[in-house]
Amino acid sequence: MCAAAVQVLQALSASSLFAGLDPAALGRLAGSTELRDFSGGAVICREGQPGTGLHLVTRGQVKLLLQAGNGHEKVFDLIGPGACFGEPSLYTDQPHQITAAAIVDTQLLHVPRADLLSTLQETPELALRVIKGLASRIYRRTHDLKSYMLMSGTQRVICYLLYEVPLQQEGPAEVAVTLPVRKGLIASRLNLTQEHFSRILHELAATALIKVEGQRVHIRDLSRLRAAAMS
Amino acid sequence: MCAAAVQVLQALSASSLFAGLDPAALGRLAGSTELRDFSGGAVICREGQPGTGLHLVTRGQVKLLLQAGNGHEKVFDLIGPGACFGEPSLYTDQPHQITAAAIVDTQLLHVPRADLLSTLQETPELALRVIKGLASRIYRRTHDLKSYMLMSGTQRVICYLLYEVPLQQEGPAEVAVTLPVRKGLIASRLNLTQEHFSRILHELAATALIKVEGQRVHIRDLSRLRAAAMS
DNA sequence: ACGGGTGTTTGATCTTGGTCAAGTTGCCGG
DNA sequence: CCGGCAACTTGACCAAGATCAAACACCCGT
Repeated sequence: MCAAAVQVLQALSASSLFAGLDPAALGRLAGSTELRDFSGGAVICREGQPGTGLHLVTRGQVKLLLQAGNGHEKVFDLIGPGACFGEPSLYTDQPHQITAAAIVDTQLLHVPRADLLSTLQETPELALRVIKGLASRIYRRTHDLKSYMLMSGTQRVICYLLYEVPLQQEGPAEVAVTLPVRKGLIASRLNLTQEHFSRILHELAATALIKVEGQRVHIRDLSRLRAAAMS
Repeated sequence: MCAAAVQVLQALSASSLFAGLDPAALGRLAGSTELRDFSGGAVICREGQPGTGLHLVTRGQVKLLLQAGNGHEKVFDLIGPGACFGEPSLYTDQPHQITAAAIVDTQLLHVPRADLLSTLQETPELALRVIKGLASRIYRRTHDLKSYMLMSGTQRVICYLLYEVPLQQEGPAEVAVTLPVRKGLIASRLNLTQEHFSRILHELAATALIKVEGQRVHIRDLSRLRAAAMS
């Protein structure tokens, strides 16, 4: 229990949501937080269920899925270490809108809803962070909405690649990006079929904007790729 | 000034965000809040600008627009009395992602950012409401994302109509819905062209699910329409 | 090295919804 | 009552992207 408690506290402190928070509040939260492990493919929570708490990814990769009446499903977001998901259902009384599943073996923290909400009321600093976190989430969703509403498939792929580029890179430098998950999932995340995504990648390679080597994508000319996103 | 102050206080108290809040906090907010009037077509705020404060619609209709590089633009949301917009830019340091414009003559309240943020820190109750409000916003955006990612145009139109139906209605009753704005705007909101929207409406009328009379849409059979959304 | 499963690519074809252009309708001001 | 303009409808055509099917590549365990 001691080792686990230390691990939980460390993991919480490492997250942007809880880092540097009042130690007393953090300790209280850590007391009820538990580490959970999921093997690749395991479902973490399902659309329609009530939200039991905050999920924070510490290791692995999680996909959030939207499901249609007919078996179709789409990857709605991909979540890596440091990010959390499933909050909206904590703060409203509505059930989860999404299904979450581990893509690879994944470890996450589960902060129970009741403890989080009570800490929230006693810790204005935490409330502000939650607000900020939710606002950034809306930014992200709005950006996705924008790309589906008025960008072409090619533009979405370019934006995705540019987003994955380490930020500091500037100018016409040659950069390499490693796709975090298999291509089919990224395609779905971009609201494309795997086939179409593949074709777009090749079309970009044909104009010498990128070079694809398995999971690695080499960007030949960053500024020219940025320009291509505007077409 | 006195009449205006009373009006502001009343309007704030009528909104779900501020209703029933600690009178002292409410009074302080009301002191810096101002009423703003826009005539139809006027731009309220523009993409890329920093957020100056919270906008709460008290009268009229507002459209939120997303704009692409090439002049194209889409209606991202339609806002009526009682709802607010532009919060995300208040709680992060990022500029507005959207452009807001009045559709008809519109009145709104503007709560300056600094006052809102300071009141937020002193009033946990308000912080909780803001969190809840942002979480519902994410629900709404996620729903939109879902409809663009895995529903057909026809399904989106049906969902929209069902959403506009007064909630209490059940069973195979015949209901009438009045479209809040002109059809072109609704089409854009549903990520359809005006032409396609028109065709879908006629196709639904052809199967006797609805009847269209200008701005009024009569739903012939609610449960059958619900079933059609699943197709 | 071999076999099999998963992931990716390629090609042919089809569907949805967009575009362009030409009517209609309907409303409002004179 | 009559323009005139804006919203809406209708039709013919087009294009982006989906679907289906088949090959191909790459691991990984034996």
